[in-house]
Amino acid sequence: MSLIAAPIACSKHNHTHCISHAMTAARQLCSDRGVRLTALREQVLSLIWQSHKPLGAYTLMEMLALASTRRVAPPTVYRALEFLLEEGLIHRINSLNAFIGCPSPTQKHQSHFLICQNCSVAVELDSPSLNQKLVDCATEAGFSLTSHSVEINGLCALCQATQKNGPLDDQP
Amino acid sequence: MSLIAAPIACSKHNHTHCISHAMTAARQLCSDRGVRLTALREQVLSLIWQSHKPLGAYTLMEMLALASTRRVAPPTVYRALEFLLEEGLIHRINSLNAFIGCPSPTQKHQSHFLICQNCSVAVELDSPSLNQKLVDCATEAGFSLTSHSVEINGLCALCQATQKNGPLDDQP
DNA sequence: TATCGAAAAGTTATAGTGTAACATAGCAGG
DNA sequence: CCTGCTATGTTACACTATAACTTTTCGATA
Repeated sequence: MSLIAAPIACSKHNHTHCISHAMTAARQLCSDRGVRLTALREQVLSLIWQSHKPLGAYTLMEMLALASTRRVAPPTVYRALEFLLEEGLIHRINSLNAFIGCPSPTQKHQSHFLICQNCSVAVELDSPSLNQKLVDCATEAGFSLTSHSVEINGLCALCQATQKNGPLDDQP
Repeated sequence: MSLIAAPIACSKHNHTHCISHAMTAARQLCSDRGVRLTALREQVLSLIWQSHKPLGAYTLMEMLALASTRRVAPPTVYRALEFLLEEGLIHRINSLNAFIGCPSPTQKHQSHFLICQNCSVAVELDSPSLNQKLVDCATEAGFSLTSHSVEINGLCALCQATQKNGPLDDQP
């Protein structure tokens, strides 16, 4: 058993709290900024927050279709995603073509993630020293920096503990 | 004018050297490993090395089609790319769905890039301290690490110097 | 409150990226 | 030369994303 404190996303936790916190924060943030968190956008955001696993646009589309009776076309979900991305409420995981909720949308930051290859959980990093390192690397090469993404693949603490055939779907 | 030494890729340079060096290294490496750098694979690699800008699979497909008379289907280029990726001769830039030659394929490493938003040049980073930082971040979160990618977007030194309407195609 | 304009969502079609599955060709070792 | 494996050709299709246009919704204002 590891003594390292695993991120919440990788632990058994009351995920209802994650969702409600995210939705409350989102409503507040949009209100403050004077942008509209419409029913659709809110629905997409809450669907993304159903787990700590990145979801693809087409998966979200299916979930939307199931929730409502009418069919849902790609632009519908992509526009909602575009809005949520712009407001920093979600991030895009490039290596997965997938989207995940941002736990701290009020502070502007880049997309830095740890991704578990077994259970798919993605944990957002918030490391000032990593950020600084990236800035330094850019500066050393004479680059001005506008954005960056870090995607680290591995096994989360839980999946390491249960090794091979671990809980692929046991955690949110 | 910047006093920082810009990477070769961002400077005027004799790109023939880059290509020949890369191709020689690739042949040597494949020979050493007992894997086959077939004509097609070599052609794809050399096409990728025509510039320091990442190329998409379909762009490569068109280039292949132009070079030979027969038509070229997606699996042809994707299989060559898969081989080159496995051997570490190229890297994939996830945020661009594109591929770029690796300047140091003999040493195993991850995909870390600076990407110029103006001229598209991608410069590979080789920073032990950045690597260490990423390992540390993973460890702190209880993750075991198997791979990682870093993609930094910004402006290369040359494009900063020439600002807005800089040389979009002036450099290899 | 009726209307009007802008923003959002619906709709249709299509572009761009990537892979599955099977057939053929080419090369290495017996 | 055969035989088996690796590589490539071929067809079809799955997945991801966007363009372009229409309709709806919402809120500000007359």
